[in-house]
Amino acid sequence: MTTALHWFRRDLRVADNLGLHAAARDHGKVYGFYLFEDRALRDPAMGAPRLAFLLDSLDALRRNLAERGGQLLWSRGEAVEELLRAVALTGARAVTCNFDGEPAGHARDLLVRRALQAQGIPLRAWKDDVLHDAREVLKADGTPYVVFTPYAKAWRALPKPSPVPAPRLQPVPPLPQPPLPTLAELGFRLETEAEIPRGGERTGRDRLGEFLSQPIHHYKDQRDFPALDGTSRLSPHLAVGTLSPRTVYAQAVAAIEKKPQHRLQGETFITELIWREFYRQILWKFPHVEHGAFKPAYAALAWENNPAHFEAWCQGRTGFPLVDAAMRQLNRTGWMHNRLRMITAMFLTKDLLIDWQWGERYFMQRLVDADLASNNGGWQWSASTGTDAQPYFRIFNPNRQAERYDPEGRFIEKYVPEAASPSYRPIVEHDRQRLKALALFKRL
DNA sequence: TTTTGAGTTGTTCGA
DNA sequence: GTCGAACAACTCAAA
Repeated sequence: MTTALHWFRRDLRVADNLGLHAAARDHGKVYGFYLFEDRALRDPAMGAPRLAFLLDSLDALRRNLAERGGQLLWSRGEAVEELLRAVALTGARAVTCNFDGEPAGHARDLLVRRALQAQGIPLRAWKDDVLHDAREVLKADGTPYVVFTPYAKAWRALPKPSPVPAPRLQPVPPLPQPPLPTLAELGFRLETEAEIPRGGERTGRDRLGEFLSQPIHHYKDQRDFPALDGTSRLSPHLAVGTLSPRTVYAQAVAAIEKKPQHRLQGETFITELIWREFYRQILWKFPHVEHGAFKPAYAALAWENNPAHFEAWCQGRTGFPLVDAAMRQLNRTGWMHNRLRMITAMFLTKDLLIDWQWGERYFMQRLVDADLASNNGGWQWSASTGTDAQPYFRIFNPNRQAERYDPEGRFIEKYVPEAASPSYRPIVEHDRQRLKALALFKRL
């Protein structure tokens, strides 16, 4: 029996964790390790809400590992240095992790792998955060899909990996370890009125059970109404890995099988899981999307970028009730309903004529479920800047969207009680802005 | 190589 | 009030 170090990144769970499972199987004794990377903490897109959710989830992981005889170690710094230190400290013979397909994460892993190898320590990575990665879902000519529907068809046709159980760990000698850092120690602070959801593997599993017990069977019909609890709300858990996509998929399929008369409702939820993997493979194969339009020609769009308008959008003071309600939901809870993400993104780009990347960064700073690939994909879709994007002339009318998806104004009332007062006025005129946006795109 | 069908989530206009 | 067409071509995927 030997000792391994499992490097947790965005897989903060014990159950159905392929890298951790393999570490326990091949080595027996496993220390967990989490690194607060200086690079990530300095990133202007980093935000307090997601860090708060992460810290809560890490603490749950720490307790979970301790109960099983393992231990979670942590440090802060730069990856190569800290991994070498952790390996020396624990006497680990191997480091395991789960594959990270974000450009910065991948570059970091290459450096760490090389440094560890020089010490004779292998870094082994598993495909864990998707059911199918970019190597598996390819067109007949071997190139990746850039259109969703055929991608989804190919994805569905593949045999699915099954969840693995939580591993049995051999006890490890405990090492001295300070308590996890607080948000303030990491240099972040939540707004006073913030209501951040609880993290942790258990919370994720409970929410999954709740969603699959009923809402999934009405998903297609109810998911577009922000006043209802019609969406899964699993995104924060999938983002930090307190839930595994294999587990979510397997249990969702089981729930659908139990009520075949509602199959279409549940399949619509599966489609959302496929979107998540679609955008991951887009980011992996086309990493330039992180810093600009999928199609380079769209970089030339002449956005107005009015800072006062951007500020009004951020604060939920545009005078468009559903847009403002949505932004206030984001600011207060760290989460925004899916349809509202489209509406607010479309409004920023097509009504305020502000660069989608401004909005993308704001969402990253504010969302508990902040995820580079999904957020970037969603924004490019709304801004019509890439393949498979929304056609540019298909512009949401925020008030028509409100009539349709918040017909009784219940959601608006919750966040924008002043919407009925005479002083509440739109900062722009939708019809006019719409024509300007059309002209902007037509000029390309 | 060529051809054909299709592409998450809408809105507006005019009959 | 309802309904179909226009919005604008373009590129992707697959046969």
